[in-house]
Amino acid sequence: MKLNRESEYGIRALIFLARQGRERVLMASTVAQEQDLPQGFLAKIFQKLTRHGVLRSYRGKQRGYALARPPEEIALKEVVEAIEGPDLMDRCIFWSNRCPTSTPCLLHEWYKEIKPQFDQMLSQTTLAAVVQQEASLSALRPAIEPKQAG
Amino acid sequence: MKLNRESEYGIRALIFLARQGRERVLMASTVAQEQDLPQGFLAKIFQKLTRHGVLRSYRGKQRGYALARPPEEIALKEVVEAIEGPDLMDRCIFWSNRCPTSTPCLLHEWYKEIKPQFDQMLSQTTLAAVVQQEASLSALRPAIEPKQAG
DNA sequence: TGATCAGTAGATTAAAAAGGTCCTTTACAT
DNA sequence: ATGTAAAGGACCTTTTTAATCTACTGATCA
Repeated sequence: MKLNRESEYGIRALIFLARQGRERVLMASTVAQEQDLPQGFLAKIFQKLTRHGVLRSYRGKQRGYALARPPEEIALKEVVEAIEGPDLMDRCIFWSNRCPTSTPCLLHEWYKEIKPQFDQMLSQTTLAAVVQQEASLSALRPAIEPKQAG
Repeated sequence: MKLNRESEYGIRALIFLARQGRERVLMASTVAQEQDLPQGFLAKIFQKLTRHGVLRSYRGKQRGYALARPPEEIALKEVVEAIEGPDLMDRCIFWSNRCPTSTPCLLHEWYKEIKPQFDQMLSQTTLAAVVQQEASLSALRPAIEPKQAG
């Protein structure tokens, strides 16, 4: 279940986009600059998100990306599955990708009990909720520390 | 929360030792051979487990390792914390080791809700339970496939 | 119509963890 | 004392993850 940095960057970028208002179209390079993310890398992430219908891309004059739907309708699960791959939930929490159902890992039986909790959390939490949570958090945090990694 | 291969090997080896009966003293190299694990690497793991009181080491003629206590009294949590470090439970499930409480990750708030489930599972599951589970599993599995990784 | 600029996509490289070995020292029963 | 494996640290190798590069596509506008 462990997520990689792409998911972190992706969520950060989506939060940023959500804050701009749903309609606002921004170039990947702009978001990268504002959020201090590697721009080529972010471009890749945006491509995945676009392919999976989380973002919408635009070409031509008013080019860039915008949220495909309002953040209240985008579940976190969608986002992370778009980035990490559709088999994310099949990965065991204990030994990420070495746990096929045919030859399950030693703790698979116990993972099965916890898994639904995860699924539910990721399905029910929307991007809007993360935005809100993030806002209340940065309100408390001292202003000295600049942009912070997860 | 993701565990590394040391934990896998460690648990496999402990299962093996538990099956031999609690008192039986076996050398690391023997266990490595029997369970098809890299022996130098396993030696390292055994050292950690010994330091944390899961195994007991013996020197002299009857040398090697044995379980320090009966498997019914060894919680999985003890084992994995011995191997992965005492901060295991502090690691976020989402972004393993980059989530200090001072600057929590974007999903930390949601992890906090799930965390107790984990703790409970690892605390309550004993080595004996894993042995039993593993036994019932291998009884079902076709005999063709030999020693299987997690 | 062709110059431009960012999105699309895959290949490639670089950096960082993880996995595993080796070698030297220590402890202990004989 | 001696021999043996445990103990522990330094080191090397492999794998995974992160990030860059290069070439291509499509929409605008001079």
